[in-house]
Amino acid sequence: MSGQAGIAKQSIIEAAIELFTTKGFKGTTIRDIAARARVNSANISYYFQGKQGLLEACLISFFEPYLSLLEKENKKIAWEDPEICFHRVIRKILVFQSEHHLLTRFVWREITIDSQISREIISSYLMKERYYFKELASAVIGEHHSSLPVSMIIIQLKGMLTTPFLNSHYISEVWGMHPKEPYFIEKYYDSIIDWLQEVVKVQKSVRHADRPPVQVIKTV
Amino acid sequence: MSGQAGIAKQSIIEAAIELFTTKGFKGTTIRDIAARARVNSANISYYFQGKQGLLEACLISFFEPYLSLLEKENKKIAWEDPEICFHRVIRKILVFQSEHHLLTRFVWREITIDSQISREIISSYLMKERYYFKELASAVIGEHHSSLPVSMIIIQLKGMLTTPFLNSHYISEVWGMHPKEPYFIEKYYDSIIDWLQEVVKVQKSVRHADRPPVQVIKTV
Amino acid sequence: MSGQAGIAKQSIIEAAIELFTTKGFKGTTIRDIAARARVNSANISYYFQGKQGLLEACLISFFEPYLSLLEKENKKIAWEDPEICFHRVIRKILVFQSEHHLLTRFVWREITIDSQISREIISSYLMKERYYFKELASAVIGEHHSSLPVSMIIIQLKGMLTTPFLNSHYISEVWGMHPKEPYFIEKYYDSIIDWLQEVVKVQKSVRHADRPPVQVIKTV
Amino acid sequence: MSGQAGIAKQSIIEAAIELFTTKGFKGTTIRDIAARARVNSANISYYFQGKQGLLEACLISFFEPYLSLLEKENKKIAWEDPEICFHRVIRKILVFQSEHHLLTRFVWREITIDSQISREIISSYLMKERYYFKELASAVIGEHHSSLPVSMIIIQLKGMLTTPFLNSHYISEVWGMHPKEPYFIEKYYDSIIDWLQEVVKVQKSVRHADRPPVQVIKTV
DNA sequence: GATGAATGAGCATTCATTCAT
DNA sequence: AATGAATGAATGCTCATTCAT
Repeated sequence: MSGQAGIAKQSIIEAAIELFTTKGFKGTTIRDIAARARVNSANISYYFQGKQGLLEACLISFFEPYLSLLEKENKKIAWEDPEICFHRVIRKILVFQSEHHLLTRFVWREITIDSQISREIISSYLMKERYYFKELASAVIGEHHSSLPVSMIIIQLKGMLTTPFLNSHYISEVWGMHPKEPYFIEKYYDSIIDWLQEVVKVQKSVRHADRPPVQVIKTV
Repeated sequence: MSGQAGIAKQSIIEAAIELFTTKGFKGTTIRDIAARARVNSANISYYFQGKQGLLEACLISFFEPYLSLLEKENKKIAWEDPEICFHRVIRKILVFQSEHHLLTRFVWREITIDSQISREIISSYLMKERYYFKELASAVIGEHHSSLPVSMIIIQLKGMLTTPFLNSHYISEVWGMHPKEPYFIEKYYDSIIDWLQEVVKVQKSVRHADRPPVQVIKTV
Repeated sequence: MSGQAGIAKQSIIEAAIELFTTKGFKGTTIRDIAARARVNSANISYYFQGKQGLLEACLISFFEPYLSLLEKENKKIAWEDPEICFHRVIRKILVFQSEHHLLTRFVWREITIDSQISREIISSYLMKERYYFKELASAVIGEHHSSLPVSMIIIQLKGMLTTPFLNSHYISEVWGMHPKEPYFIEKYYDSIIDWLQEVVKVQKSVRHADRPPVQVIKTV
Repeated sequence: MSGQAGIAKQSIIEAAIELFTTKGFKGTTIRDIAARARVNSANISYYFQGKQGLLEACLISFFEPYLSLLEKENKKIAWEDPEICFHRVIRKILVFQSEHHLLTRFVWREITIDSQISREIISSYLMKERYYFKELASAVIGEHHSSLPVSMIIIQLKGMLTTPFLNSHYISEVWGMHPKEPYFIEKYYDSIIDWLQEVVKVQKSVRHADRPPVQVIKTV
C-alpha cells in the first residue's frame, strides 16, 4: 500500500541521485534508474509524473532540509551570539552536505544548467538561501543594508561550502582526500572559520575607522 | 580549403561552447550546434570524429591556454618574489576565466560528470594544474612536501577561483553582479588576496613556532 | 450490490459513448472513461472483460433497440399499408438516432474501421438490418428478389439516415443546424419522404410499363 | 536526392492511407506504415514532422484535388448551363472518390473525430467546399441567399456522395457491390441525378407559385 | 466485490552517425 | 571535401490489464 509505495519511491529517489550525480540528468535514463532501484520503469513516470518530476523530487529532498537548517539557526541570532550561530550554521551545512555528498554535488552542479529544470522552484529556494545568509552575515558584521562586502563574503562562502562536494572526485583523485570523511570536514571547517574571522575582523574595523591602514599589507 | 575548414571548425567550437554551457553536453544536439554555426551537421562528426571529439576540442581550447598561463608564471618564481608571482597567477586566472566565462563555467561543471568525458585527458590536465599550484603555494609558504595545510589552501583557492563562474547565473540573478564584468573581478581579486595573505601569514608563523596559540581565537 | 454495479455499468457506458464519439475508440483511455464515470478504472476491465468488451456493450446498446424498432414495424406490413409502415420506420429511426445522436455517430463511424471490432457481432446486426430494410422496401415497391434498384434505394436511404449524425459537427459548424434538434429532424424527414415517394413511384412504373414517360403529381 | 525522397514520401503516404483507412489513425503505428512502405520508421517523423504531419499530408492529398475539381467546375457556370455543370461536378466527384476510395473513406470518417486533427486545416477546406456547393446549387435552383431548402439539399447530396465510400465494406459485404467499380458508380450517379432533378424541379416551382399542388412530369 | 499499485508491451520520437553522391 | 538523406538504437512515456489485499 502506501507504505510499499513509499519504500519504492524512496529507493527510486536514491537510485536517481546516485545516477544523476555520476552521469548527469540527461545522461541518465529512466531504465537505468529503474534497474538500480529494482522497480518497473513505468512506475517512475507513474510516481513522479515523468523524469522532470523525479528531478524536482530530488531537488526538494535536498533543499527542504537544507533551508530548514538555515532557518532554524537564523532564528537563534535573536538571543545567541550571531557569530556563534554563523559558525554553527557553517558546520551544520558542511555536515549535512557531507552526509548527502552525492545529492549535494548533483544539486549544485545541475542548477548551473539553464534549461530542463523548473527554474521557479530553484529560484525561490535560492532567494530564501540568500535571505538567511544575509541575515546571518549582517548580524555578525553589523551591516543591515545590501553592501558589496557582505555580498562578496557570501559568494565566497558559498563557493567554499560547495567546492569540496562539487569537485569531490577531483579532490579524491588529485589530493587523496574525500569530502565525505569527517576528518576532512573538520579540517575544512577550521579553514573556513579562520577565513571568516579574518574577514569579519577586517570588515568591522573598516566600519569603525574610515579605512585606516589595516594590518594586512597588500602588495599587488 | 583548409582555411575555410579552419573557420568552420572555430565557429563550431564557439557555438558548441555556448550551447554546452547553457544546455549541458547531453542536452545539446549536433543539429543545434550546426544550426548556430551555420554548417552542415554531418561536418561536425566529420571534423571532430563525433560529438565526443568536439567536447574534447572544447576542453583542450580551455586547458591549453589555462595551463600555459600557470606554467609561465610558475617559471618566474626562480627569480621573482613567489608571493608576487602567486598573486599575479591568481589575477591572470580570474581575467582569463572572465574573458572565457562561458567556457569556464562549462568546463568546471562538466568535469564533475563521470562518464561521457575521456577521463584520461582531463586527469592529466588536473594533475598538471595541481603541480603548478603546489609549486607556487609551496614557494610562498615555504613547504615542499605535500601537507594538509597546502592541500587545504589550494582546494579552497580553487573553489574561490571557480565559484563565480560556475554560479554566474546565481550571482547575476541573486546578487545583481556578473562575473564577466571587470569591476567584479577587481573586487573579487582583492578578497582572495586578503584571504591568501592572512592564510600565508598564519601558515608561516605555524612553521616558525611549534603551533603556538595563534592570534585567531576559535570559539566553536 | 448488483444494483450498485448496474448503475456503475450504465454510467460507464454513458461516459464511454461520449468519449468514444468525440475522441474515437483508440483515442479514449480507460482512465478517461473511469474519471468521467467516477469509477475505479480497474472495474471497467472487470465489468466488461476489457476495453473491447465495453465497446461491444456500447454497440449492443445501440443495435438492440435499433433492430427491435425495425423488427416491430416490419411485422406490421402484414396488415398495414407498407408505405405507411416504411415512412413510420424512417421517422422512428431518425427520432431514435436523434435521441442517441452521440452513440449514433460513434457506431456508424466505428464500424467503418476494420479491426478492433468483433466483426461477427457487427456483421450479424447489419445482416438483420438489411433483411428488414429489404422486406419493407420490397413490400412497398413490390419486388421480392434482390434487384439493383432496391439495393440502390436502400444504400441511398441508409446514407440519408446516417449522414446528419455522422457529420453532425460539420452540419453545425458549416450550416448552423444541429441534428439533435426536433425541427431539423422534421424537415429532414420531409426531404427523405419526398425523395422516397418519387423513387418508389418511378420504380413501380418501371415495373409496369417499360419506362414510359410517367406523370407524377407532387403535392409537397 | 529529392527524386528519391519524393518516391519514399509518396510510398509512405500510400501506405498510410491504406492503413489509416482500415485500422484508423490511432490504430495505425508508424512502424506499420514504415514496414508497408519499406522505409525506415524514423524517416516518417523525419519527412512529415511526426505522425500528425503525415495525417495532414494525407488530408491535403485528398482535399487539394477535390476542391480544385469543385473550383474548376464552379467557374464554368458563368457561360454553361448550371444544371449541366452541377451534374458534371457530381459525376466527377464520384469518379474521383471512386479512384481514391480508400482515401475517401478515411477522410470523411476521420473528420468526424474531434481531436487529433488540426481542425483549422479541415475547417477551411469544408468552408470552401460549402461555398462551391452553394454557388452551384443556387445557380441551378435560382436562389442566392442562404435558405433551408438549399442547405438541406446540399446536406443530403453530401450524404449521398460520401455514403458508398464510407460504408464501402458494408456495401460489399451486405450487398455484394463495390463502390470502386465503374458499374456501381454509373448506376449510383443515375440515382443521384434522378433525385436531384426532382428536387430542383420542386424547388423552382415553389419559387414561382406560392406552393400550389404542382404537376411534375418525370421523363427519366 | 472492489481497489490501488504494479506491470510489460508498445508507442512516437530523437539523435549521432553513416554513406552515396 | 562536403552534403542531404537515411539509419537503427535508444528514450520517455502511455496504457490496458492484472493482482494482492
